[in-house]
Amino acid sequence: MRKKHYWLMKSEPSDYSFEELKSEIDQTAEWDGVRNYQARNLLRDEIKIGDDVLFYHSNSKPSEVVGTATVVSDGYADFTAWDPNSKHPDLKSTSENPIWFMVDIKAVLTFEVPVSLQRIKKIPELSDMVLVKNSRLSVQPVKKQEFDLVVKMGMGEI
DNA sequence: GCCAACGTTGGC
DNA sequence: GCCAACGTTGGC
Repeated sequence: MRKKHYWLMKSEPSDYSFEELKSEIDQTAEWDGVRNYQARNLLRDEIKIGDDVLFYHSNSKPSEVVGTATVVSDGYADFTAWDPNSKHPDLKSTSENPIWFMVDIKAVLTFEVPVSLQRIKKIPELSDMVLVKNSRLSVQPVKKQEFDLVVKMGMGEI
C-alpha cells in the first residue's frame, strides 16, 4: 500500500478561507485555480486520496496554519480553466487536453491555536519546511514529522 | 503599500 | 535557447 503523504496548501483568506471550506456541504471543496506547473505536477501525479494537508492562510495578519484537511479525490482536470468566467481562466487548457489539475479536500481539524509563520520560523525542526524556504509555491510537500509537530502546536499540546 | 523573489513570456 | 521585461506572490 502506498504510504500516506503530507502537504501544505495556501489560500488567501480573503479569497477562500478555512471557515469557508468548513461551511461547504460535507466540508469538502475542489482545490481549483492552481496555475503553477510545479504545483500542478503535485496535484496531478503525487497527491492522492487519504493524504493529509495543512491549511495555510497566506497574505494574512498574521499568516498562519489554521487547520488540517484530508484529500478525498485523486487529481483530475481543473475544468474552471476552460470557463472564461472563472477566476483563473486559461483557454489553452481544454477537456480533451487539460493543462491544470485539482483535487478535492475535506476539512478535518480546526486548530485551537493557529500556528503562525513567525512561530514556525523559530522552530529548528521546522526550518527545512518549503514554506520557510520557497515561500511562493502554493501546494507544497511537508514531511510527516513536520506535519505532526505543527498539528501538536495547533492543538495546544506544545 | 512596498518590494524581493520567483515564474512566465516573447523577441531575437 | 537565451535573457530582458513583465507579472505575481506574499511577507513585512
